[in-house]
Amino acid sequence: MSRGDDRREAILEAATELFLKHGYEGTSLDMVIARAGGSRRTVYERFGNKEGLFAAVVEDMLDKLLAKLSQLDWAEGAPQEVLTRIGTAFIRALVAPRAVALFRIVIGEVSRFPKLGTSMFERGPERAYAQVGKYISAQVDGGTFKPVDPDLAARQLLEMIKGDMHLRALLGARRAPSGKEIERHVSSAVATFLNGAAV
Amino acid sequence: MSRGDDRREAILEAATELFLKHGYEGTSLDMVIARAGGSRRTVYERFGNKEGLFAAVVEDMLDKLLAKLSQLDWAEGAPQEVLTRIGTAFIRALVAPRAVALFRIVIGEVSRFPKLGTSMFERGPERAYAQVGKYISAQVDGGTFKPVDPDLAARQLLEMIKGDMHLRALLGARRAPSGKEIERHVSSAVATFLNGAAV
DNA sequence: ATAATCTGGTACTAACTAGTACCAATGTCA
DNA sequence: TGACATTGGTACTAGTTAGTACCAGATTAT
Repeated sequence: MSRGDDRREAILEAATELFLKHGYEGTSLDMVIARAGGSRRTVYERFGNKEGLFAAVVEDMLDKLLAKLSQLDWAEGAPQEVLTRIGTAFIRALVAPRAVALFRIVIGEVSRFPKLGTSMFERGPERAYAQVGKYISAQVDGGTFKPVDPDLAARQLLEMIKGDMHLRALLGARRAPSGKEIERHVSSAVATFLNGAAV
Repeated sequence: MSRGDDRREAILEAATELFLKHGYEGTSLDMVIARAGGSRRTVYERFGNKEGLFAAVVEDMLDKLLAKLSQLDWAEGAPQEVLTRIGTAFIRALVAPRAVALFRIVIGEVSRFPKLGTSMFERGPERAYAQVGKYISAQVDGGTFKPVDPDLAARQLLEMIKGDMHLRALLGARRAPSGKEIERHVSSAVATFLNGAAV
């Protein structure tokens, strides 16, 4: 039970780094094997073929990237604080170098792997929308916010927070933003939002 | 002067369709030649090599996509009307199938062609931000808007308008939105924005 | 220790690729 | 019409790729 899992893990890790760096077509199984050690046979036994290996890599990375987002504190502080905290984590997760690299590859390979694209959206941004929507809904019920459409409001807020940072990062049109830049940016978006939504 | 240009045009058109459909690596010069007619020699004489052909295709598509955006009416109507009109054109241009396909390829090939990514951002979204910023700045000067930071406000507005539609489209996580959906979406974003920015 | 299973390494197949070379045919221009 | 440049088609080179086959050696369990 240990030998196989070790090999699987090593292959997955090597493939992850290589796919992130060179893309799907740019990564050959020879490269994966050279990095992970082992032989072609093991790869094909564990993952079926190259597509299977790629799908496994994406799934694995998604899990790891999203793990951080699921343990956020939604209770502590006023809405302004909570939304800033959540928003900061959201944008940080989106522009993290590994996340950007993953987005690039998945977007570039959407026509070959349509499911990976929808899966990525639903497990990432879509979930964030839903959670923020729930929070806003509670604020509306509690009378802290005007009676806005929670889902729409959540999307508008998060998109303002995301700003052009994500697209910029995807297109490589900028160096990674600093922590302070992110903070200022998020605060400003939350302020604009609360200006319209808070009672 | 005519024979050569004809061949160039035919090759460019064939290459455009094929790159959009199969991506950079997925398109071979044999496919381009089979579609355009002619011979390898002509391709190499006109475009140097495969990279040159790809760069030419992207430049050409960018020009054509952006041509529509540059002829908008910024004078007619109240801010609410103007911003809705501009915003609608903006989002329509972003989610148009050919634009989405182009974004996908460029994003997927950013590491191979870094310049194409930045060029795409600067000639597309960045220009829209600047133009809307100028408009907002004029409104601030005229007293129609509160004294907001025009550039920041423009970005927030356009990002709200863009919403999740672009990322969704890039990830193939949705069918193309209908005209009415877009209209409703843009109006709502403009309303939220004016709620915070208008005097 | 011995039998059964799994793995590493390598060799191989069949197919595809970008780019070069070359000649006959076609079109252009004087 | 005749000189000249351009183009089509094809063949070729050198390299790469995913996937298969196979055997000796390592690992595990009995």
